[in-house]
Amino acid sequence: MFLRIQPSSSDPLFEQIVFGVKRAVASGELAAGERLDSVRDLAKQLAINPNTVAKAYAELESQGVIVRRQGAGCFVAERSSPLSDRERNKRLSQLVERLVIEAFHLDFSPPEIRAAVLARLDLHASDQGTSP
Amino acid sequence: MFLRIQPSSSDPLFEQIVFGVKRAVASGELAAGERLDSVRDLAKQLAINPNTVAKAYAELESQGVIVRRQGAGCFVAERSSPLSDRERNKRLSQLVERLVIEAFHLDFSPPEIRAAVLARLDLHASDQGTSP
Amino acid sequence: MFLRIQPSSSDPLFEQIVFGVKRAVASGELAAGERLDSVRDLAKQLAINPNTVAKAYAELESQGVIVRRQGAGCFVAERSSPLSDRERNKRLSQLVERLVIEAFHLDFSPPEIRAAVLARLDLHASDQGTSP
Amino acid sequence: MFLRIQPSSSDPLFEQIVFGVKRAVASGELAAGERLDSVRDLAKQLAINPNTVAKAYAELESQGVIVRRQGAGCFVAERSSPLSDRERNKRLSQLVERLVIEAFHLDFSPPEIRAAVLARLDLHASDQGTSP
DNA sequence: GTGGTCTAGACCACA
DNA sequence: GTGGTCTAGACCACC
Repeated sequence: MFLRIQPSSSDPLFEQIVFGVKRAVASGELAAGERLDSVRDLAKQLAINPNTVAKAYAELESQGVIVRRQGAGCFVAERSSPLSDRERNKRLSQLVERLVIEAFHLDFSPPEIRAAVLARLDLHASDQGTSP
Repeated sequence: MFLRIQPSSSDPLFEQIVFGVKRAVASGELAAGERLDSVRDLAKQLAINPNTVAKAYAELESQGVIVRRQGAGCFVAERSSPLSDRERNKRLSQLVERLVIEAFHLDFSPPEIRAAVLARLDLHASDQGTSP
Repeated sequence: MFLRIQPSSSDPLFEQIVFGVKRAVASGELAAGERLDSVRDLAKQLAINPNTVAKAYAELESQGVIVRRQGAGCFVAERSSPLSDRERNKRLSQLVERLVIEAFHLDFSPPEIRAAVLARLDLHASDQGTSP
Repeated sequence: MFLRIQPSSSDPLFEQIVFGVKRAVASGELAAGERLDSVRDLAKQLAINPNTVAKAYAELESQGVIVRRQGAGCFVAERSSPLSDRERNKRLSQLVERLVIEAFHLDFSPPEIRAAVLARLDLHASDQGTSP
């Protein structure tokens, strides 16, 4: 399992693990049903405390990203979001809001923000509607 | 100055203030040069400790969003990020990456994500996806 | 970690700590990746309130000098200013301007100022002035 | 008297005035014996409180930059530093130390720092001794 | 153990 | 009046 932890980051270790796994799942690197490294193994690989890995896995389970099967280990869940559409849309709005506002304060224009998102999504920006 | 704080949120109070001010500045609700509520006033309005507001304002100043002047008050700064283009692009990428991955785990498809972003930016998608 | 604080100085305690750490890093006394004294330890050593040390460390992190990691401690960051060249040059100019003007009012001549700077940088002036 | 005050700066107004006058004196714009604008006039020009200008002038007088003559106004002093050589050298060292350390954290190399100082002093850098 | 947040209250400096 | 510093002490989150 490919997970890079940056000790130079001030993000908590367990959050880096959570996000790393979510990224791997989103990119297809980890497929649904696939088994994750055991808590013990991953802790050894990353040279960190097993409790930290366990906390990350617990968080991933509570988010519906992985499922734990007693004695068998942790597996990537089939579908992740157990939330209502209302809650999902609310969270998406918050994520977008956060992106837009922080990008504004980095002096990026709306078209630049749009371009960055489309590039990441492997879609193509049309130049129409580039008003602001 | 309109700011709503949720004491129940897991987000620290001072971060809620920081983000609230950044949102107000990004939306134009607070214009460059405009004066913010004083530390004491805002603390009174929100029914929290003045030190917490002061911490939020200090953070906003270190991010270049406002300037604080002893005896005068706090004012919205003129916009212009002091960061290098390399750093700005790096941070934008991280923001986009975060959005895309979290949205994926909320079971949103790339077109849905794109639509949500474009809607927030008041731009129009050439190939309209499901709107949030 | 060697840090001397002058409670009698008009400089705030937390700024003295900030500058002391920056000096230690610049001199190589503290190497990149090295761990700083904990907030509580340093506060005990200096006989000041832990909050004051915490404030200094927060300032150092916002300046990119150190990183703070919950539960782990504070570490000297890898060097690399995130600022644009324009901003870096602007700040350098201001620092030099300040030096030159203050030194002038201390009745030092330009050659004397030059000599003092070169001596500090361990370089040698081609046309040696009066050394400080 | 040419003094530009930046309300966008977080430096106290009175310090901006102090530094502005010292800069004007250092550059020769204000010659020794020359009369400064009255407290009242300068306050009107800058559209600030006379108390603030008075505080700046008091600071300049205590530093030996200007002298007040009762009823006649304030004049640029003949020579500024009433300090002992020991104190003068100590202060110069501190100024240089500050420059070098802050410049280091802006990722400037010693030769770059030297070049910036020499350029400001209208001296010429020889390329010998450019080791670090 | 580490750092992080928040409160409460005193006192100082600037305009 | 404004913001800035410092103290004291409680409680939480991370490792």
